[in-house]
Amino acid sequence: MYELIKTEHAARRGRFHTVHGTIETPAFMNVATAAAIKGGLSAFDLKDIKCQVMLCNTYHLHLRPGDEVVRDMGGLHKFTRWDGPILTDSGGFQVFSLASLRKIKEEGVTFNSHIDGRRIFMGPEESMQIQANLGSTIAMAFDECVKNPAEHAYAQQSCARTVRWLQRCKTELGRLKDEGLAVNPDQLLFGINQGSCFDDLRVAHMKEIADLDLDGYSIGGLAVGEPTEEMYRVIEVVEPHMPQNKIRYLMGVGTPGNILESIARGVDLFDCVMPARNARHGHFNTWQGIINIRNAKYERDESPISQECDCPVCRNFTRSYLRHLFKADEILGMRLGVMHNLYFYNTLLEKARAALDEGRFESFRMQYSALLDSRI
RNA sequence: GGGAGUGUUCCCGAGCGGUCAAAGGGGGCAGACUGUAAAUCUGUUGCCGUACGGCUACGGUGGUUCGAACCCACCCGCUCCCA
Repeated sequence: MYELIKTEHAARRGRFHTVHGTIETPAFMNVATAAAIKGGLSAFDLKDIKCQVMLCNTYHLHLRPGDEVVRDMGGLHKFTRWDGPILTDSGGFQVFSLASLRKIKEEGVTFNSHIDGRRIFMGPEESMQIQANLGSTIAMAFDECVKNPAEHAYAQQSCARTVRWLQRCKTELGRLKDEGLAVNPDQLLFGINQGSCFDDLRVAHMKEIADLDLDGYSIGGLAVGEPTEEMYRVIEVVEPHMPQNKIRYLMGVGTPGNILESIARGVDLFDCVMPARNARHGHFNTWQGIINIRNAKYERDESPISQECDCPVCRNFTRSYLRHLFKADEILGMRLGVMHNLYFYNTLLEKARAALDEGRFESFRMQYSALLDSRI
């Protein structure tokens, strides 16, 4: 259940209550695609980096180890030892990103496994069955993330199908819960807005799915190559049609600046692979902008990654040491980098919440939006 | 003592008369990454100049040739084999 506490213009400060705990929003979800944060963080580490929600992926876990294995092991919470909220993505994005050899039909999508190449079929029912087996706190609807740029006619027909798929997701998850087949009997379902960059499709689609009275609503299909300004415009167009009393999730976004700008436009929830991936590649967030720890200038730098950061990494290690770990290909470098970047993101959202609480989010946004995305 | 090899740009290593500032790795330097097929991918790496180009380079010194990293002679250094 979403509780709206306070607003500042379009920006919202809220709480999302779930059986696995309350999420203070706006919030950032830490991506653990295959039930592990890449770079070597476990559920125990997540406590140290202020993580509120973990995100796992239906498609990946279906392939490996298999959702039935996870179910038999007691669900994702027991499996990973993370007891907080978990959101599972539906596999819709993989249909989009694993572009080769896919076939989209009314029933669902057939595509090839990226692991062994075998044909996989996934439709709304399959996605719900898998997510019910995983036992996540929140299941995402099975959608099609249309590639960018898209033809209006194609996006329109895709939207119509995504609505039908959403209805089927709702029906199927209801059935699974009613029949006691869901590991988490309180599993929630979020719908996903699509419509590419076409305002009319975005609005019409949002209105249609809002009627289904789901537990939350996402904006999908953004940050897939369109200009950032275009992304912001689409959010502004859709936002007025999103239910006020439901949580809003912008899927796959983004940079610190993207997040602050999207909060200002009414978004509550985010997830992105960037902080972890950038960290694995030696790009670290600081309160002055982004640094590439591999750069020669850090060879003898005694300062922490970010001066104002109090994460376990910044409290203990120098840039010089981190640079060495990266140059020497020590996995510790990645682990520490990922810890820092995720702590940074979780702290960024924490600061944003504090700013909202105190009615100074606008100045907070102005101070950091461009700065944090800049490169040093 | 006799014989057979070998010496290339930061390193390893290709090259066997012109199209060679020299393949390919590694290393170095820098860049990309937005619901993760991603510990991945890209660029660059003799000096000077924006560029045309110029200069210095393939152990050393001479030589053959219009032209040499490549051919010849000697010298130096390594490696291996036989005594």
